Amino acid sequence: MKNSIKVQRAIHDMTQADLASKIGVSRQSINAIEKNKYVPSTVLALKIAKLFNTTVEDIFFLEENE
Amino acid sequence: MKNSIKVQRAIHDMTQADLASKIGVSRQSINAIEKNKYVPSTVLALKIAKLFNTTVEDIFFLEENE
DNA sequence: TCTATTTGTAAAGTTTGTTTTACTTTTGAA
DNA sequence: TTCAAAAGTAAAACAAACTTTACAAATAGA
Repeated sequence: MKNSIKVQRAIHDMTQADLASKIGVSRQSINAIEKNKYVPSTVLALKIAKLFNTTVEDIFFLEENE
Repeated sequence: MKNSIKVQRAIHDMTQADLASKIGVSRQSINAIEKNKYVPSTVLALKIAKLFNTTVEDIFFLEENE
C-alpha cells in the first residue's frame, strides 16, 4: 500500500512531528507509515484523512497485488 | 470505531465466511471486526470498501472520543 | 558555512491485530 | 421441531503496529 501523506503535509505545511501530535501517535510512527514500513490501523487512516479534509482513499491506495 | 459491515453484507447477501475469503482473512477476523473487538488495518478497510463499491468512511466511522 | 530543524533509521519492548482450532449458540428453512 | 448453516466466542500462538530512546543524515535559513 502506498500513501500521499508527505504531499498532504506539504499542502498543509506540517512537519511529521506536527501531524503526529495532532493525531496522537509518535513522530516515528508517521515516518514509518510515510516510508511504507508498515500499514496503519483504520483509526489512524480515518484521523489522517479527516485532518487533511479528504478521504482515506485519497491518501492510502492499494497496489496491484493487494 | 464502529462499522456497517453487517449491513453491507446483508445488502450484498454475503456471509462472514464469504467476505473473509473474498478479502483473504479468516472468518473470525471478520467476526471480531464486526463486533468491534479490534480495529482492522487500513489495507483490510480499503479492500472491504472496494468489495462493497463504497468508501472506507462509509463503512468505518470514528466515535466522539476518537 | 554554521546552526537549528526536520527527517531517516535502529533496536528493544509493549500492545494489538490476525490465525488456527474448536466448540457453543442462534437462525432459518424444510 | 429438526437439521444445517451461520454467527458468536475463546484460548494459544504468531505477526504486525506502535512507542520510546537515541543518534545520524539531510535541509534550509541566517
